[in-house]
Amino acid sequence: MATTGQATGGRGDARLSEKGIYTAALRLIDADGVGALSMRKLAAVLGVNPMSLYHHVPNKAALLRGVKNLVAAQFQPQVDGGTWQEQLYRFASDFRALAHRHPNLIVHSLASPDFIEPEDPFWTGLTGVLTSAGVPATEVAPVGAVLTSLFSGFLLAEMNGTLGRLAAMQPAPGRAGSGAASGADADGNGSFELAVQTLIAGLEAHLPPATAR
Amino acid sequence: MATTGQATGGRGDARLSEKGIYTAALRLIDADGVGALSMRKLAAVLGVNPMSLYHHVPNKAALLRGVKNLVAAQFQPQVDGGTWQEQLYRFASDFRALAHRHPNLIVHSLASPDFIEPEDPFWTGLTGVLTSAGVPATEVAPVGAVLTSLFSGFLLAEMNGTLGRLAAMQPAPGRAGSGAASGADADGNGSFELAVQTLIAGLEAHLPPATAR
DNA sequence: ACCTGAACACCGTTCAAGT
DNA sequence: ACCTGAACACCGTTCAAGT
Repeated sequence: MATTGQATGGRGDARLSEKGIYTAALRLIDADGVGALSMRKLAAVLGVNPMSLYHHVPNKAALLRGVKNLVAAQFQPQVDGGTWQEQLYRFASDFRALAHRHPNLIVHSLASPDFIEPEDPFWTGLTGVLTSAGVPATEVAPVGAVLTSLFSGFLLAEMNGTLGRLAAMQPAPGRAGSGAASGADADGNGSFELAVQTLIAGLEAHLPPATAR
Repeated sequence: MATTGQATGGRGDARLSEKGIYTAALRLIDADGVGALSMRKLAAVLGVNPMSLYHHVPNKAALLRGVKNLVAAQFQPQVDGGTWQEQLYRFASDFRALAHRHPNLIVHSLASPDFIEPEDPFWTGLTGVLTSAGVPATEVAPVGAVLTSLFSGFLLAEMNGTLGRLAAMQPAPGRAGSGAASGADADGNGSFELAVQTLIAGLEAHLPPATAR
């Protein structure tokens, strides 16, 4: 017991692999946030000299990108049956479930410029839904970009606590924040419903009138 | 010429004030981003020993909060005439204009948990618009929270370049990204319109049917 | 009261040396 | 090929000392 992190055997035998580094880093991020991840701490957890990491990962930015890709690969959205509205709802639900699994990583990734890449199942899935909704081919990317940015903001605010804090604010300066009064939206599910219904309503309004199907 | 930053006189005479520190920090952030701001660099720009800053600001987190409040105070939304839809549109436009003035700071602030505070003109302005739209008093805060999170995501993605990058993606893997093809939305104004219309449509759908006025 | 130098406990990363 | 120790150029922050 009290082993040096995930080291399979003793200490000093360094079995370093790119994927092993990423998963160890992800565990640190899940536990303490991206801010608490350092090359030196990661090396300590792996029972290895800090410099050894640089033989498998060029630098810290690449490390974070690798971790991000590790969890991005887990995202396999199920968008099949139903109307495009139902598909979009399921798509958003799946993404939100992934975010809840690794909130610290998601908070960091959503705020950084290169979170979504063209090959990500996220982007291919979303463009598929938009196409089936009747969005013209030339508009799929710009419309998808706007919907992505809006929904990312929702997830970011939910993960870092901003959403809950704002939702609990009292409009009048009368009695100061008494917390969750009227059986409010403690788990954020109501906020999620409203956010997704907003995106759907916006897309419906943007589509040519006859395409409701 | 070639003075030590903004030092009014020579060097060594340290005229430090809380506001002077914040404005100097804001200039550094505007120039190089929050990541490039350090207590030591800030002190160098002010022509002062790094430790002197700690007599006016408790730590770096408080420094960033002070800078944020400095620009948050600049936000004076003009929400008067017109329908609530027009008010919401103007409100979003004003906020976006502020974000364009200090993109580096906004990117950092939108991603951090304590950007918006109850007394901020941002929150009071938004809740005012929602009330005039007919949102019941108990729903103003939760609805405002969702709209804020969605719109923050749009601004964040616009500021850090994600929006433009996604919008330029080609849906089919045919010919790789040829850049702005069909006179696209280079300045993001079209994306902004779509984002705000989406928020308005979502709010309209959420309101009780007769409240369109 | 305010400023400062030295110091502590960290960072990411390079490089020459080991095996 | 992979690992390592020493070193460089940074951080934020504490503390005792100066004026």
